[in-house]
Amino acid sequence: MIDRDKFLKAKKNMLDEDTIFNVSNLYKVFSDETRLKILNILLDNELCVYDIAELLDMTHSSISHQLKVLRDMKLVKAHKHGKNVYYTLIDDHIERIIKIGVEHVNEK
Amino acid sequence: MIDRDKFLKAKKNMLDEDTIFNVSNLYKVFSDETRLKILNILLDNELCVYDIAELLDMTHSSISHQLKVLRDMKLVKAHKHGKNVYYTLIDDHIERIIKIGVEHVNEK
DNA sequence: ATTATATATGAATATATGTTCATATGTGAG
DNA sequence: CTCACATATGAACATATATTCATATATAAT
Repeated sequence: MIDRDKFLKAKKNMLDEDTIFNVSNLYKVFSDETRLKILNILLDNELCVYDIAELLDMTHSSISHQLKVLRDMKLVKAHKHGKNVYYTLIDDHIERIIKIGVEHVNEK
Repeated sequence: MIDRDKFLKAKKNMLDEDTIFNVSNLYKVFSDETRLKILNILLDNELCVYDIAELLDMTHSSISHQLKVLRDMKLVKAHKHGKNVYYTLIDDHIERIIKIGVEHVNEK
C-alpha cells in the first residue's frame, strides 16, 4: 500500500454490503439473454407467456421460469385474462438500463 | 396467440441477437459483487491490485482474476508504476450504470 | 546476486443457474 | 363433465463461473 490518504478516501466511498448485494442481484437479471429479451419485448407491449415463448422461439416452461425470476425481483407484474397471463413492466429503471447497455455496446 | 398486430409489432421491436449477447455480457460484469465493488472503488480513485485487495479484504489472486475480466471487457485500463499496477476506469457508462442500480435498490 | 514484494495466470474445485422434462393447476370450449 | 390449452413449478442435468492453490514473472531493496 502506498498512499494512506487515498486508501482511506476510497474506503469511505465504498458502498455498504447490502447495496452491493442488491445491485449485483439487479444486474444479474439483465445478464441473462432470455430475461433481457423478455424485458425488452415488454418495454413496448403487454404480452402473455404464450406470445413471449413464440417470439423468442423457446419453450413455455423456460419462459415461465424466467418470468418467475422477474416477478420475484418485482420487475414485472402479471394479470390474468381468461386462460392467458399477461405481463407488464413495473419499473421505469428497466428502460434506462437497457438503453444504456445498448448505447454502450453500440459505441464499440 | 391472441392479437396478430401486437405480436408483429413486438417482433419488429426486438433487439438483434448480437446486441442481446453483448448487453447481457456487459451486465454480467455488474452482476458479481466483487467486480461491482472494484468498479465502484475505481470511480473515485486510481488504485493498485494490492490496495483493492486490502479494501475488499480478499486475496490478491481473486482481485487479479476479476481485474482481468474487467480488462477483457475494456472497462478498466492498467498502467505500471514500479512494482505496482494501477487501474483506472475507461468507460463513462460505468458510473451511470452503478448510479441507476443504487437508485433502483434504494427505492424499495 | 539474492530476497522480498506485487501481480498474473492456469488448473482444480465448489457453487450457481438456465433449460428440459414431467407433472400439476386452472380456465374455456364442446 | 371432459378435453384441450395456457401457465406454473419441482427435480434433474448440464454448463458457467468465482475462488483457491500453486506457480510464474517482474521489479525493488538489501
